[in-house]
Amino acid sequence: MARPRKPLLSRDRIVEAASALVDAEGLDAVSTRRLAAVLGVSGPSLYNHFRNKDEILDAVADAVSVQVDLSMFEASDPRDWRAALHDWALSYRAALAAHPHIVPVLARGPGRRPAGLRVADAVFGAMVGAGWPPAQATRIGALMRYFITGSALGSFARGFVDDESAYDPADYPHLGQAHLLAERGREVDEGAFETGLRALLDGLALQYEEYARPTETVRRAPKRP
Amino acid sequence: MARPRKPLLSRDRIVEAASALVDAEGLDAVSTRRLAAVLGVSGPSLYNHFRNKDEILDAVADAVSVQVDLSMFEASDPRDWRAALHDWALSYRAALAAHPHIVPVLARGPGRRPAGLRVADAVFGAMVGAGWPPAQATRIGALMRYFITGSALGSFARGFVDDESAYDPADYPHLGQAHLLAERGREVDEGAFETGLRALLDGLALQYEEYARPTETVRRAPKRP
DNA sequence: ACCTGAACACCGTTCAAGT
DNA sequence: ACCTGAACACCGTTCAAGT
Repeated sequence: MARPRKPLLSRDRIVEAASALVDAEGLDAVSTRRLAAVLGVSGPSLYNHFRNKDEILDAVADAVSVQVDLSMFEASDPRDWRAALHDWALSYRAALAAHPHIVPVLARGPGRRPAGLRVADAVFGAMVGAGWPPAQATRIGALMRYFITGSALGSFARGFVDDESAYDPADYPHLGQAHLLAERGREVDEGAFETGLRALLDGLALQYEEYARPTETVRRAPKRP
Repeated sequence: MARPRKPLLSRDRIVEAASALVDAEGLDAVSTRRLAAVLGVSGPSLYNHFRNKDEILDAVADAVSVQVDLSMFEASDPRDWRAALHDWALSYRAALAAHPHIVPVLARGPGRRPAGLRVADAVFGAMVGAGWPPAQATRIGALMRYFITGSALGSFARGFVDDESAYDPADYPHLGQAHLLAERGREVDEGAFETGLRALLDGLALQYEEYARPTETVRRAPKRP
């Protein structure tokens, strides 16, 4: 065939097909040859549009970051950083849950992925706008990402196996029902995420008061709304 | 050569060599052929000791979990769950930091890895012993792992690139100094981890009080977003 | 039981050749 | 510019054959 008058491929078409393949069969199922076959071309054709396979997977990951809602950070009241962080965390988690197989790529950090950077930028900007010192704002963006991607990657339940024989009670006296965890999978995951997110936000709120009232001698109890 | 009178290989020797290879050159550097070459045997020999490559990497990951200190959970005072959790988190992080390339395997959860399960068991048992309801103890084990492995995997700083051109200020108004982050890598990582760990423990302490005083009149802690 | 070489069905990537 | 087939240097894993 050689060169067609209208390109058969585009970055978008490649990313779309790769995303579908990742979602359907996982990261390992994506080889340049298989991906090319799905697109009706030969393997090397992909290299006209991406430098290598990693760049394709980065683009797939970034397409997920695009789905993360950031509108809460443009809220009128910058004081409401807690609510914004909370809503953003849920949106982030939902985006990852919809494409669990690409999470390992996302969990490594934004790298040069534009949408990933946009997310980091929005969080940092909103926290600074809310009165957090820049150094703390950086940390908050990082630690929230740690928690959210960590939870998406290694959900506690999927981490156990649905097979009682794997857990000899003599070895693990407290894990008697561990094999049941696989069953209660989603339940445990969501519970752990909720509990962790609340703890994180509660804890940050305590720290915020230290920064918001740095001159005060004695720390007051938080005021009740 | 065929079968030697004394085995050339053992699971331990294989794991040791694989660990060294992972540490020195990363996960991708480990192929069955290369690993076998390091050990002075041919590739297929490994299959006499492990069912497949994944099992080898699981064993490498488990060797890291063995390094995690759990002695703090045997402390005399079970009330001191907070201090124990804190010290354990530091020990866990240190173990991961010493072998960063294997973290992606560890972050997926304990699976059937004995040492990984021992860790989960110790945390769960200690939290129940400290008075947490079992359901909450499960969640705490999970969420702590989310945070710790998430932080080890996707350290904020390594996630950025040391190249100013990657961050056009028009696109990311708040990330003007993002390229400096790579430089300040360890600093940011450790700060984010510290801040996050403190927030997590502070937040859990608040929740603990809810459970420790369950008979208190109907007034529950205000549910926040 | 434990190692070997040969073999199978794959990989990611490069490159000259075609239009 | 964009696709092709051929080629290179690899993979993980199976298996019959050797001792």
